[in-house]
Amino acid sequence: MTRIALVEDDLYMREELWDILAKAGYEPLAITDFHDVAAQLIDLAPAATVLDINLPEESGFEICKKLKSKGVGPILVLTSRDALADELHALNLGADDYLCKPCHTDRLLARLHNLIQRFEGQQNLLDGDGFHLDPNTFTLYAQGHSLLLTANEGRLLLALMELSPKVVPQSALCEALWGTDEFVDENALQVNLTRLRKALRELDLDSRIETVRKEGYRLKERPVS
Amino acid sequence: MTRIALVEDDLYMREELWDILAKAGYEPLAITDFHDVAAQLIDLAPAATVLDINLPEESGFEICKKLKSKGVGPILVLTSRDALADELHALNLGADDYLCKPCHTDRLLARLHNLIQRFEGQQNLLDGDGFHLDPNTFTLYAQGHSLLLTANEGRLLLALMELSPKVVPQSALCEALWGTDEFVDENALQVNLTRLRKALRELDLDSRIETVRKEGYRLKERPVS
DNA sequence: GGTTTCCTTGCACAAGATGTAAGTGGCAAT
DNA sequence: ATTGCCACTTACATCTTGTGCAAGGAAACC
Repeated sequence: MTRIALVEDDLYMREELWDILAKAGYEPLAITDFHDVAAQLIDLAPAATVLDINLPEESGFEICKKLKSKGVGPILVLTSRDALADELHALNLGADDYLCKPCHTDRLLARLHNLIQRFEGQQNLLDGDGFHLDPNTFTLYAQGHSLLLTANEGRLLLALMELSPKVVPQSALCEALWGTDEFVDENALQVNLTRLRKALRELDLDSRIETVRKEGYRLKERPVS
Repeated sequence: MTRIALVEDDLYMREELWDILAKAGYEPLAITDFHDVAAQLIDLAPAATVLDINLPEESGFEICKKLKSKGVGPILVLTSRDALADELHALNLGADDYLCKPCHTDRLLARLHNLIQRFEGQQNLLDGDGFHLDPNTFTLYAQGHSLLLTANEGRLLLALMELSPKVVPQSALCEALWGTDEFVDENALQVNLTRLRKALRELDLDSRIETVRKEGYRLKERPVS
């Protein structure tokens, strides 16, 4: 059965949504603890998530952004405010669709169904803000092209993406490559970084990796261009 | 420059949209001949299509459906009627998003941008009825998993997909593998087929390849389950 | 059962990925 | 400017993986 995660703090609204989804043949999974929602959703791995913006602990925007870099399924953002600004903000953060509540049941279901359909086949791609990476095969997608990374290149990029846009220390990268930060060969890491950069250059993405002297490397956010 | 196709018969509206897109840095491509719009769009291969529903020759719904079976990029449906029925209909036909005009410029642009973003990672995936194949890197997606095929495995599967569900003769497969059907080594082909089947088995897809004795091989359609 | 056609397995060779080592370039503090 | 440190690049040896070949086994058709 297709599982849909429900992130909504208002009890009444949540139960109504739950009913709607259940009647439509889905398996609704309601979040009730609004601490670290992102981690819970990653665990649940739902086919789609219905996400409210007004939440007690953390803004839905924050959650949305976190999820998108973790490769958790499509997100439908729900809000009571009919504000264009909210909609734009949500879409910019990678939300896949946006609806204002109260909304028509059929519309919600149609949008959800559509989202899930579209997401099949792209299921495990991580969003890297301007490119996508399959964390399993290390296939890289950008600008309509695709390209295979080697295992080392992929592991490096993955480690950078996980903390992006923060600086990732060499030790963490070594761990990503060889599973340990002991006996690290500084040079071997640099060689692998050079190779990753060369690969990224083919898709004009190499400028996204920045060296922070004495500290590590970081994957910058996409320039606003 | 990112090209956006524009399918809108009202001259005034069309020019306004054209301006909006151009100012936003896109390259708008306006359709002016509403005969066989689908074929024109396939030729243009835009990054996205803005499609009006009310068209002189053919309903936008029809066009939408045609396009979706050809794998042409994301479609944003535009209509002047604020009818829920239209929206549901469009989404069911595979439209990727829906807006009512007149709509706010920023909203249109945000939705478009979002669509294109999302489609980037999925752009060159071929639909194999139950799985997806990246014809460039030979990454195979099915059931939420992904898997790398080797060059030979990929070329074979691609050749099978192109003619599916018809039988593909050995000579055609040899050509796909080695660029010529002369000097074919029957056995080498069989070895490669064995290897492809073994790879497909990991995703429960191996039963889709059928041997047709004395004729060739064929990729069957997905069983109705 | 015999024959044909297709499938599988092991092996050798070639191509690609990875670590090592040596040499180059650039930044910063004095 | 000079010096020293840190980061980058390149070439090469080693190892892993993909590929074709050959031989033997299994299945279909008569």
